Amino acid sequence: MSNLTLKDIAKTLNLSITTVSKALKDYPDVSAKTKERVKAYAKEVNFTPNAYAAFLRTQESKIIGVIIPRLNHYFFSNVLRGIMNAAEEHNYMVIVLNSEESYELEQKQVDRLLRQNVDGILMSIADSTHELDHINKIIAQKIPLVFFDKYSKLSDCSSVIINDQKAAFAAVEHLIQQGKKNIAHFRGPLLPQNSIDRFLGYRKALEHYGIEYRKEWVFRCDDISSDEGYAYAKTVVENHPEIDAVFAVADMPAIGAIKYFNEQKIAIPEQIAVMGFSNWKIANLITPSLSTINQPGELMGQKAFELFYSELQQLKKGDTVDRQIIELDTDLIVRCST
Amino acid sequence: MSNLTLKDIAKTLNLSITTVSKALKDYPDVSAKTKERVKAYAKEVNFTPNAYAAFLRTQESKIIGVIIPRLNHYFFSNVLRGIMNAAEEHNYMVIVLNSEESYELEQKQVDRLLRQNVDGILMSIADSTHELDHINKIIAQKIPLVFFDKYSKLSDCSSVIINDQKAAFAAVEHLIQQGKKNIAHFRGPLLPQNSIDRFLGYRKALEHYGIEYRKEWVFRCDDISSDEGYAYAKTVVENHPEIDAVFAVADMPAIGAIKYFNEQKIAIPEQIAVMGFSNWKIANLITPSLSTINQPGELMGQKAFELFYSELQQLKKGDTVDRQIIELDTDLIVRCST
DNA sequence: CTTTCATTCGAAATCGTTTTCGTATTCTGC
DNA sequence: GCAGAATACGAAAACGATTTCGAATGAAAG
Repeated sequence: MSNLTLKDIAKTLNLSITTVSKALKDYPDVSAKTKERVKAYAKEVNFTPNAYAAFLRTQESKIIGVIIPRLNHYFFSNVLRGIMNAAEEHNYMVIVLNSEESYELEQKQVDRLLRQNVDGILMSIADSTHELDHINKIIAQKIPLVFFDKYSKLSDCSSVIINDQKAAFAAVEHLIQQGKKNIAHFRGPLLPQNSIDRFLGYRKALEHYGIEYRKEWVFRCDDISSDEGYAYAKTVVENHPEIDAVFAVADMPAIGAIKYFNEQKIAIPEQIAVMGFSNWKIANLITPSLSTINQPGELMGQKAFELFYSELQQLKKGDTVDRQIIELDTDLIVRCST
Repeated sequence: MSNLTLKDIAKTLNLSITTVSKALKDYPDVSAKTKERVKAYAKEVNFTPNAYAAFLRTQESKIIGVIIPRLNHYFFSNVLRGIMNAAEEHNYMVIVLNSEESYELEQKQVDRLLRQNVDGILMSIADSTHELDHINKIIAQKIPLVFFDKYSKLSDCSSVIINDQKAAFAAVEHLIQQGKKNIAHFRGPLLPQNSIDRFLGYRKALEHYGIEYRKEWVFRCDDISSDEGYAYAKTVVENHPEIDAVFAVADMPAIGAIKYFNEQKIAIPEQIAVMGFSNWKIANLITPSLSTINQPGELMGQKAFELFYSELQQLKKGDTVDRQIIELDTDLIVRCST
């Protein structure tokens, strides 16, 4: 019934283990007749080779590891979905690990994956990651590594990213074109490149349209949470009434802000416009619906897997791997909040 | 540097492979001095035993499989988080697979996990699953199986669930206590037990409070999506103006309904109250915030892992496994939509 | 009828760990 | 000084698949 081995098959068919193994893998030195017989029987008893025994010889685990900073974020769970579907097509399993945006945990998870002998690692760097020893360990072991969304400028790995600066520029440009001039920015934490780039895109857009940058209108959301957005919206209303638009680093803070403005019966977008980033499902469900930048999560996951897979093929052939950076397109989604 | 083996350590320390292995696992027949020496060196060179070779002997993969119907749903990603954190504490890895609510895919994923020799399987049954051959295959192989959230009444496995009927009763009761008498139900698909139980809870509450059940006020959301909620809200307004409350099978349809009511400037909860189920993050972010039933996702995941783990220990001891059903408490969360 | 070569198969080593069962050494008590 | 028991270590056989290399058979060629 379950878990039978090459030996069992060999015995019932009066063949050697070797021949059975070769027949199943279409080696040329097995007669067509024998192959037929073996394959038919293997199918009948539903034989599946033991993955662990196979690994010991081939050193291929057919497993990849994925490290995600926040599992219950819509965007990342979409990326994961893309990865998993692509992996399935190539008969790969996916071990998922959580870094919770913590550098220490991220290091630990990398170690666990290396110990598990995964064939590759796909990851999005935690916000708090400030050193790259663990990354270099992966590279040193010659294991394909692909970043998605949050990458590191300091190590040249394959990555699937968006152009955060350009997207942020488009978002702020849109606000300006709506006639807004006093635009605040709810920025993200200091470290991750995305957060920096979105901030830079904000500044560039202001500069490009000759609007003065005022650093007291930039508020930092370290957790990228709705609570922070809510709190800063209050600050904006109470201390900076001249502000007529908010560009948030992500949808969550934007939604928190909208919640506060709604409560205060402040008209969106007439009195104050709100712009998010990421296009979570929720963005289209709140009232008013949130204008935002669409970030293609599933596609990002799929591309990330494909980059891994191509690196692996190159490694197997002994070629030098060429690391690619894929930049996916984003879209400006205009809804009712702007 | 990387991937060194017991043999390597044995050689440099002038010991046998056996002794090194035993020293690392604290066997009693190794002297304290030798243990010290081996452990110190192993630590120095950062030795980690090869998981695959170990499996071949012990038949323990230290991996569990998790099958989730919808990965990018807030509730399930929370469960997954709970599972992963618990797994980590026991040094287990988690392979995650997606059934996309499809019976066929679910069967396939079970096969893949069995082939991978996982030590256990945690799953939430897909909405469309109508037969249990694949479930029985798992049981036949004596692999611990734990259901969470969506389980099957037909096979007696360990499960972590909530009392959907009771929770739904409480939700509808709350609506009635708010003075609502004409309560519609946006129910879920026909098959999964949750959907049935929530519907039954709705009926029981009506009955208990002497309110007539009207089957034309029950609308079926097969995808449990906001779009369905939006569409049915329209139907309610246009064809059943007497309805003064909606109890939805989940937060998403409820939120879709709220979106429509907001657009039509229908006062919530005065004209029509809306009640969700699950307490997604988003429930507290929309305006008006959604009253709902809190479903403890992370705790559910944690408990599910613990059930698996205790089953495994029983199996290893050769005991007969006693399958438990853990029923977690839910809370009625009253917000502004009721 | 021998030689050569292609075809088909199997024995055995290997991957790295675990664990059983010995063996060699030291230590105890008499 | 010696039987008997601890104590400390190793040889070797697993686990199940892969793969190298060699052997056997039969067919083609001379």
